[in-house]
Amino acid sequence: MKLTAPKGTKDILPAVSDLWQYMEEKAKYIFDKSNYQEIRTPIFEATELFCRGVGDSTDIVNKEMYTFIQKDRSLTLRPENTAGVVRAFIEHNMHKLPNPLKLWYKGPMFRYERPQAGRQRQFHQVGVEVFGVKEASIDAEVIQTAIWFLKELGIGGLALEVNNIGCPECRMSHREKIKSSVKPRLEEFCEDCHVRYEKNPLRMLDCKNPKCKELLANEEINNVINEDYICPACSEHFESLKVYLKVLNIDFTVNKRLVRGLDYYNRTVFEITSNALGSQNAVCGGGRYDNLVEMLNGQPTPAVGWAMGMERLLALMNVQIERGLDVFVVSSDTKEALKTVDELRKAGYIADFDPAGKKFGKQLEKASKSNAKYALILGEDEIKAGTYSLKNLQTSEQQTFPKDEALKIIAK
RNA sequence: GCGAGUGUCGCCAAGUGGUCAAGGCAUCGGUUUGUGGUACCGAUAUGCGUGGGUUCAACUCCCAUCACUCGCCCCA
Repeated sequence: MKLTAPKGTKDILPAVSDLWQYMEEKAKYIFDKSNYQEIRTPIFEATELFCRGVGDSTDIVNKEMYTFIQKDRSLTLRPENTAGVVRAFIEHNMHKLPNPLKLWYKGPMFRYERPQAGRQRQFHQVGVEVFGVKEASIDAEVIQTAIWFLKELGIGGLALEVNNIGCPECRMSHREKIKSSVKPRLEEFCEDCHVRYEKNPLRMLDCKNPKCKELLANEEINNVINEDYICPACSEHFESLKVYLKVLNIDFTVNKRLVRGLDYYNRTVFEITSNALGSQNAVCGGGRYDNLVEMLNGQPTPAVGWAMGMERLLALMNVQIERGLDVFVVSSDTKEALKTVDELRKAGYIADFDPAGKKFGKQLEKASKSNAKYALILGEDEIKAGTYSLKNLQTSEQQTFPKDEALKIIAK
């Protein structure tokens, strides 16, 4: 039987690993400059964390988790990382650390779904979580960090949508209003919407079913949706976010139907989409989750964050990475070659040689194909004289130098 | 969970019932045993995802199965 990687997983092969590293280096650069610290949490957690953290009514918890029982404990491969970071925040009393606490992470996530373009069962996310600030200025900063990162990767054609879904209190009354406005024609909505009606009526607003869309376009229902239902405090928060975004010159549109599929969000939610991705067009999603820490039995702490799908970022990046050696050692004497390569590497050069000890011509061919700047020729003559001959593989010029002088030339 | 499409060498592929399964890239060897990248010559699929069936004959037709891809739902 042929062994293959499980459905929805992918090997990251050498052909793309340079790109991954490039992306990760950019992320680290930006997070360092923005005073974020990295956190690494386990790849699996107690199942209960996700049920309580992500939410019982979400698709993620209901049908997408990789859950297994080990010695009577139910464990789950993390489908997202906010719940895990919050768990660590609480467990390690991080509310006592200097405020605000700005964290970033990257790593694999797991969701049991049918794979398609821009969606895998094991995929990677990079994200941030900021704890301890309730002001909208941090929402804006967090969004700005996301946009900076995307720009730094050379990704264009993106659109930012923001919304404020209110706090638990004002959302409750909005829920009821939506339910009552939808109720007369509830029978006509799709099956999923019937479930949403009971569990999370806000989710009905972004149903993709054409019939449901049509029903929602109904004037009366539409009025309820567009009505400014959020309370004065939430409204003020939203207004100041908009001001901060304008100060930062960030373009955005307000989308009142943006609700997002994770239960923990409140107030600010946002999404960055690309028109170049196919149907899974979200590159970045995030928002505020002021109640999650408390819900998981921590000290009440406001928080905001986002996550990006790294595979999707990679699909949008248009970066060529040149890889080449500084020097390739060509020698008829494998012992000398081995020793010389070791010295060159420790002196800071990217160096290699032909371990198979092929014929001179073949070694030079290897040097050329390895995209090396120089071939360092170390034949009998050079060994005797204690010199290196350097051949510039672009210009074909070749000259013999004392060893230390040769090193200086390579460095140029 | 539902719907559609595709599976021929490491990669890209032609062949669509009848000699040896084109070609290109890559790889390896040689021309050239101390001078490469170009050029030329040569090598590389007892097999066309897998298992059945139809036929004198199957990569080509039929059935099943598996894998992958795309879409729905949902998300990053």
